[in-house]
This record gives sequence, structure tokens and C-alpha cells, in this order.
Amino acid sequence: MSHNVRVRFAPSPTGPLHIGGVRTALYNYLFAKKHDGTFILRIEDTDQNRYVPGAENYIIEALNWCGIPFDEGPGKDGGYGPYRQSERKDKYFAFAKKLIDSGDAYYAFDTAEALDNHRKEHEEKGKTFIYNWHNRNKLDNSLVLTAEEVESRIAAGEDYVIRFKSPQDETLDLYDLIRGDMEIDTNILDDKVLYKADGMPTYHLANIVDDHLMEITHVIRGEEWLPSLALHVLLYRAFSWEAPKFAHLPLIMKPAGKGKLSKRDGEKMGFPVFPLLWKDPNTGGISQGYREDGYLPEAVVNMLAFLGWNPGTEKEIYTLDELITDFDLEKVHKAGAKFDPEKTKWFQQQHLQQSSDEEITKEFTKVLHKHGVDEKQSYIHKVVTLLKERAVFVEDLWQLGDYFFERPTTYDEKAVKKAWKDETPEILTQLSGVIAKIDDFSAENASNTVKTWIQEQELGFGKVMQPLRIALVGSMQGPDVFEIASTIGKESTLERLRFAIEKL
RNA sequence: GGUCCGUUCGUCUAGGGGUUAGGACGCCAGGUUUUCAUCCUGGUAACAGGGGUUCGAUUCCCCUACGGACUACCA
Repeated sequence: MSHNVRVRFAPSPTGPLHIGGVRTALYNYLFAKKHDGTFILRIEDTDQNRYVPGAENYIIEALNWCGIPFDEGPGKDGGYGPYRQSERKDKYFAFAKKLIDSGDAYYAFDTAEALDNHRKEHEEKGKTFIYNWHNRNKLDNSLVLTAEEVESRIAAGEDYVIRFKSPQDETLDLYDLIRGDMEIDTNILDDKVLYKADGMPTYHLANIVDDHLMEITHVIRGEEWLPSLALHVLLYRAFSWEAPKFAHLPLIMKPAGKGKLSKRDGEKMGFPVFPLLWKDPNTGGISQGYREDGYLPEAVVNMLAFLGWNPGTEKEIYTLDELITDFDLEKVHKAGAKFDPEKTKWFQQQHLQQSSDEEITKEFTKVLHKHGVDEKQSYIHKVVTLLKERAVFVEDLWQLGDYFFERPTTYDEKAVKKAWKDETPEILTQLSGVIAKIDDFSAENASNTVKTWIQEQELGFGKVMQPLRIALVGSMQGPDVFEIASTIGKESTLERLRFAIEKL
């Protein structure tokens, strides 16, 4: 019986999760959910030197914010825990030992300095030092030492690592769900360290052991791992374990120039590279986050999903559920995609328009509080319905419609110059009289009444409507003037007219 | 340097032996809104180059160029 799909996202807690990492997590999540599978978070913290406090929490919070929570992981045991490799520390040595016993691995006593020297020497000759079949028999390892020597050196407390013994003269057939078939000559492989002198496994060993123990069926990870695929497949073979299927995702590149997207690009160009705001615990430096910049998680997820994948149709605006339905690993591209901050904004705008007025009202209320405004929900809701379609971010609503909450204090010079004429105060005074007599101050009725009056007086629409807008808004922008007038009410409208006449 | 992966408008991409090479973002123009934005309509713009294979290649193959990743007792 074929087992359920189990995938894992396995970041290292070395800092905030980059959006490239978020996309990897997202593709894992989509794949899992599409196949009714399990999405697992595993923390790969085998390198104590690079551990950054807060990073793990950040990763979890980011996943949750995006709406792609893990099913199993730290704090959510599904029977395969623990989910931090540092807490699984005691499991790995036995597996490394097993490989030694089967002849697939060996002890190596070469010091870091000795290896560095070898590398330097090779470099001077224009060569590359590779620890493998070329020279493993000339180096300081259990392949050339007697069993007694090895034992006594270990017993004496000498540092050692365990290296994988890569096979020779073999052509490996590798398969990747995205890239298809690949061939690798095993002679170019090096004897990677599996187990470090500090008693921790390297990524390669821990990863394979944990994926096996956690019964991972599909490994979906970044392209930077493609060169390690041969080693990993060889490791599964050495253990006689069934290997999972692999899919290597293309990288996310800089919007302009060369190379992959980095923290620096965001800082330079002013867009976030991280899902959430991050404060570096060491330097105190702040990095922008999509959440704090006002992006909807749905927009970020939609944008990320389309960076390297698309459904093959013309549909672009997707909810998470729709993504789950349409996502297909085999439609993921092979080439890296340049990140586009402009298109990201477009996704945000589209998703904001799809949000309900109620949700936006709730969020806008918070923005208003920040500006010291406290208003009735029904009033805010009304403003939202009037302004929503003009906004990209909820925060925009304030700049777009602050005049709904306070009388304009300054007037746009250009607009005044263009529309405020000598006779304007007189016209507006008359208009105030007309408005004062309107009983039903609905937008429609006010509009009809005033427009009829303008026609009767033969004043010309521009001469009345534009100054009226300036008086109410302060500039030539915003929705229908009578919608604004009706919303702020008759009294406010009259007061603003009085104030403008006086001031201009 | 070596190994591997890749290459369709500026960007994200659809397509695939015969197409006016389609869409989206951006940009430009027009329209609507007696304002502005939204919105609508239209326009701009691409198969990296060279060889094959073929009646015919953007599509298949090879080479070149370019891009990317990896090349740690980091992941």
C-alpha cells in the first residue's frame, strides 16, 4: 500500500525567513494539501555557531501569518518528533557508524589546517582539492590506518569526522520532478563529511536520516541543493532505504542586475524581502516585512506562488484554496525568476479589492486610532465603501480620505488657482443657502437639488462643483462630491463652506 | 577553474514542428468619472547566436555565448 504524502520544510534558524524560503514552504504546503498529505516543519539547527535566537519563532509566526501552518513540528508532535535536529542529536551517530561498518564511510583525522593547506597548494597549481578517490588513500583516515591505530587515536580523544566513501566509476541516473533525468559521474563527487568533530551530523546525514525516520515522501527544496542530490541518493542506497522523490525549485533573483535576491536588494530598492519585520538581535538592525508594510498575506502568497509557477490558464488572482486545487509541481519552471516589486503591489491591490468592506473597516479603524480618530463603525464603513477601490493598502485610506474625519486645514494651491474665482465666495454663499434648505441630505437628493439650482441660475457646473469640492476636500480629488457631502452631513458641509469662503 | 542546471516582450509567463507567438505587470494613448484615482479600450515590446534534422524550426539535436547554483567539520 502506498503511503500518504508527507513533506517537510526544513529551514535553518540562522535569521529571518527569506521570501524564497517562504515560497519553498508554500510549495511544500500546497503539494501536501493537494494530496491530503502532511506538512512538517523541521528545524535544522545542527550548526550551533550559526544559531540565532528568535529565528525559530520567526519562522513559525511567518508560516502562520501566511496561512500555511505546519501539521507536525516543534510543539505539534505527530509521532515523529522531536522536530529540532539539536534534540535528535543522539540518533545520528549510530547511522554514521552503520555506514562505517558497511564500508560506505570512514573515519578521517585530517585537521582543518591540514585540509586548508591542501586546498591552498592545489589552488596555486590551478587545481581544486577534492577529498575523494583521487587522494583519500594519501590522507589521514581509517582507510589507510589499521583498526588498532584508529581505535587508539579515538580512545585518546583525538578529533575525527566521518566521511562518506563515494563510489567510483559509476554513472548515476538521477530524477527530479521538475527537471527530469540527469546523469552524474560519481568520480567527480567528493567524500562529504557526514559527522562532525563536534559530535553533530552535517546537513547531509541529518537530512537523510530524518527524512527517512519521518517517512518523508517528497523532498521539495531550493535549487541550491541540486549538486547534493547525487550524494543524498547514494546515502539512501547505502542505507538500503527507499529514497523520496525530489523536486528542486528555481531561485528567486534580484529585480535588476545579477544574482539571487538578497536582503540588500530590499533595502536598496525599498521593498520587503521578509514576510515579517525582523529586528536583528545582534546588530539591532531592522528589516522591513510584508506584514508590517500593510500587505495582505493572501497577496503575498498569491505573488509567491506565481514566481516560478502558473496554472497554464489566464487566471492570476488566486486564493490559497484555489492554489491547492490547481498547483502542480510539474508545472514549476526550471529557470530562476526575477522578483518584481511592482507586480507584488498589483497582487496586493487585487486582493484588497476582494476583501470584504467589513474586514477593511476593521483594519481601517485601527489606522484611524493611530491618527487619533474615533468614529462610529457605520460611519467608517460608509467611508470604506466610498474609498476602497482607490486604495492599494488599507493604510492608503487615511491619506485618501482624511477629510471625512477632519475639516481640511490647507487647500491645494493649484486647485485653488484654477477653480477659485472672484465670484466664487458669492456663489458659495448662495449655495450654502440652497443646501441649508435641503431636508433629505442623501447624496442623490442633494445632487439633484443643487444641480437643478445651478441650471436655474445658469451658473455653470464647473463654477460651483469645483469650489465646493475644494471646500469639502481641500483638493481636486476623491469620490463624488455629493457622496462626500452626504457622508459628512449637512452641518459639516455648511461649516466647511463658511470656512473656505472666509479663508480663501 | 571544475561540476551541474538553465535561456520566449524590460519583468512574470502561455505555447509548441506550419500561430497575426497569447496573457499579466510596467509604460504610452484614448474613453468613463463635470475632479483625482479606480475602471474600460487600444498601443509598445520577445523566441540569445550559429550549425544541423526537416518540405518547414521559436519548438527536436549539437556547439557557442550568457545567466545561475554548487565547489566548508554552513545549511
